[in-house]
Order: sequence, then C-alpha cells, then structure tokens
Amino acid sequence: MGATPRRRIPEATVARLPLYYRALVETGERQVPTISSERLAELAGVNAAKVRKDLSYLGSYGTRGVGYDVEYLLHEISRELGLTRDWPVAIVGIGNLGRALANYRGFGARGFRVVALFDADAELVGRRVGELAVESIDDLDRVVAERGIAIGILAVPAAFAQDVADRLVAAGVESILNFAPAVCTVPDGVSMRKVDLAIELQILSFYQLRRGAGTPQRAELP
Amino acid sequence: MGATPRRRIPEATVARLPLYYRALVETGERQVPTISSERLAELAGVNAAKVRKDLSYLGSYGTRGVGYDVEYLLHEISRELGLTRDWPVAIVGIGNLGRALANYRGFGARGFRVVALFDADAELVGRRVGELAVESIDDLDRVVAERGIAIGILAVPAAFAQDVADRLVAAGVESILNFAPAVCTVPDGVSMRKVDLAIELQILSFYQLRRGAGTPQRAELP
DNA sequence: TCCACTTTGAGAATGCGTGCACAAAGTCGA
DNA sequence: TCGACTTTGTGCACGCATTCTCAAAGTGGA
Repeated sequence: MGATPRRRIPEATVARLPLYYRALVETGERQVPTISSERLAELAGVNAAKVRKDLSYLGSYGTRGVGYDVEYLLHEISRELGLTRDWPVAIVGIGNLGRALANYRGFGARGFRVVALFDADAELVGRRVGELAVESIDDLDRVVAERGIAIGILAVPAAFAQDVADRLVAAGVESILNFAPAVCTVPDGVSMRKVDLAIELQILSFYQLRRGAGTPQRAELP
Repeated sequence: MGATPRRRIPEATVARLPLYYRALVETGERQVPTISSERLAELAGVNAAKVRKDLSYLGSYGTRGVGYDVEYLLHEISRELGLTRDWPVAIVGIGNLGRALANYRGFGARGFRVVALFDADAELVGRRVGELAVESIDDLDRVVAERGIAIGILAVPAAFAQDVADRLVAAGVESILNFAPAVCTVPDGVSMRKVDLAIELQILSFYQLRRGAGTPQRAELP
C-alpha cells in the first residue's frame, strides 16, 4: 500500500513533479475536471511528451482520448511527494536570510511548517520572529526529537555550515536545504539540496558576457 | 583576445565554475601556489576527472606533474565568468525576501552590486533598505538605462512574476534570477534562472518519504 | 643526464534524459 | 453499433554528461 515500491523515478522527473503539482492546483481551483498532457505541459513550462513520460512513472493515471483527471492526479502526486502529511521544519541561522525564510508564506501552504528557529548568538536567543522564539542551537538535539523535525534549513555563514549540518544529522534530521555558500557533505541516507545565490548570479553573468557583454559604454568586447 | 570564442562550454561545466572559483579563492588566501585536480575536486565537492575535463574546456592551463597555478587559474575563471567586471543588479519586489536579498552580503563580494530596489507598493516607495531607497516600478525603464543594469532579481508574488519579467526585458535587462513560485518565460537572448524554495522542500520530502517515511517509528536507520 | 614519480589532457565506454513518432485505447456523435 | 477523432503510453534514437583509463608531459632527485 505504501507510496514506496513501484518503479524507480528518475531524479529529473522528481524535480518536475512539484511543477505539475502547482499547475494542477491552479487548474483544480478553476473547476476544470480533466487536463491533457499538452495543456499541463504548457502550464508547467515543459513539453508534452515529457509530461506523459513523467506521469507514466507514477502509474497509468490517464485516459486515452480524454486526458488526466485533475483531482485524482493531484492526489497521486501529493502522495508521491509526501504532501499529504505534515513536515515540521527547523531553520538554523536567523540572520537576514533566516529571518526572511521564517516569515516566508510560501512554505506553510503545503504541509511544511516551520516549528523551530535556532541561532548560536546568545543575543538573538529568546527574540521572537513571527510566531516563534529563537532557540539556542545547544537545544537542537532535544527540540528536533521533541517536535519530530525531519527537515532542516541551513542559513548560517559558510564557515559554520559543515559543523551545523553535522549537528543536524546527529540530531536525526535526514533532509537539509543548504543556503550557505560552502561545500558541505552529508552521509548516505541524508539528502541535501543547495541553493547558492552568488553561484546563480555568476552563471547568469557567464551567459550575459557570452551574449555580447552587457553595458553599452564598454565597447571593446567583440 | 576576448573571452568569447574558444570551445563551447557545456552547461553543466558552467554551473561548476563558480565552485572552483570559490575553492581557488580560499586556496589563494592561504598562499598555496599550485593545486592538483585531486585537491581542487575535494574542495569543490566533485570528482577529479570532472575537474580536469571542465578546466580543459577553458584551455590547457595545467602543468603535468605539478597541477594548476592557483592565481592564474583564478584569473582565467574570473574572466570566463565575467567576475572581473562590475554588474549592477536590481531587485524587484521588496517584501520579506527582497529585503533579505537587499541586505545580503554574499553578492557584493564579486562584482555584483545591488544598485536599485523596486516595488509597486506606493507605501514602500521612498523607504530606505540598507543604503538604498525603494523606487517605484514605474521608473524601471529609466533607472535600468541610467545605471546600466543588466541583471534583475525577481522577488515578487507569483501572480505578478510574468508581468514584471516582461517589463524587465523591455527595459533591457538580459539576465533574470527568479524567486517567484511561478512558471515564467523570457524571449531568446535573455537568460532566466529559477530558485523556488517550496519546490526544493517538496523534492526533499519525496526522498525522505522513500527512505522510510521519517517520523513515527524509526525502525531501520543504520 | 637519466629515471622514477606525479599529474594532466583526452579518447572511449557507459548511463541518463529528452523528444519523436506511432500503435493502442478510449470517447463521442450519428 | 460503427467509425472518426483524440490522447495516452512507450519503444527508439540521439545527444549530453560522467567516469574510467592511460599515454604524454613535465618535475625533481641522484
């Protein structure tokens, strides 16, 4: 019965499921009962063959000649992504970014609830941010266990990233979203995804430069 | 000799150059004169063969038996990534996230300078955030031109993302970093990179679920 | 000068992801 | 009931990325 067995789902597909999910939520809100792969592809910004192949990994949920039942597909994708359950999340590092993430509405929506904020700075501990009080990182172990936290968001300075990641893992966290601009490794059985703003800008810069260089005055580039 | 011609550099390689760059900066600060692909791989969290292949796309900058000259390689990668020049950046949407990004130190470091903040909300226009005052989005065109802004950071609500992206493109911006949780397209000749926090969490949730579901009875962890 | 050692650079094999193209499956109107 | 039409599900081919492997290039000590 679990969501577990089935075929192995390719990583690239997993990364697109949330796009389909979002498109389907929007479609469902408009009371549209079914959707074709073509239309779903358009909403998700990918191509139709890809949508069909991706969805076929979850099982044959479509009806030829008709399309996919919006509600049903939504349910299946939710289940696959684990959005039918509640995921308590902790944010570690309550600087600029951590604070913004703590106040960010986007998460709360689908089962992700920020239930703890940690910082190492004694000055910050006890302060309120939104509805939560900042707690000391020394209480990480206890709080993670008590509140069943499975996902940690890392928003500390680069120099502390690996250390804090280790502590999160030791406390039992198995999923980490890392905003720190540092290479940081976790043992097998723990997932880590990285978001690095400076890297994104550097990649943009690379292509901007290649395209013919940007600012007008500086004509010397080809 | 511009940075432009040479071989075509694969996308995957471009995405890793910033990692090498960071590793090299750190290495250079420690006065280490040369570095092997093995060591660089370790610092960047990838494998050595990949490092060598990636670097070979830039040209043959290594010395067999020795490794790569740190300073020289750093210079070459900087040039390739466009980090030797100044990139004026605008942030559009000064909500929680936009404000955090405006205060974020990480950018400033390598040539990316936030030089304008825009919002549609008249209440916000004129307020200071860090060293800048928020400007009206109606002045986008003028300000982008005046300050030579080539990169825009989109931190507006999903519903406005496409519209604001269009306006940025119309104003002459050719690179967009999009934080809005929405599908958003740009014409050819403009790059857009997406960062979607909710999607990252959903991907983590997927794998966490597959690993054995997380919270209640923690049966079989190593 | 020569030899043992290190390390790069690239050829080749493999695997993953994408997208085309089409048969199979199902709908709907007459 | 039948036939035209729609749309899915998947086999297949292609291209990109990764990784292994090893000859070539260069160093440094004797």
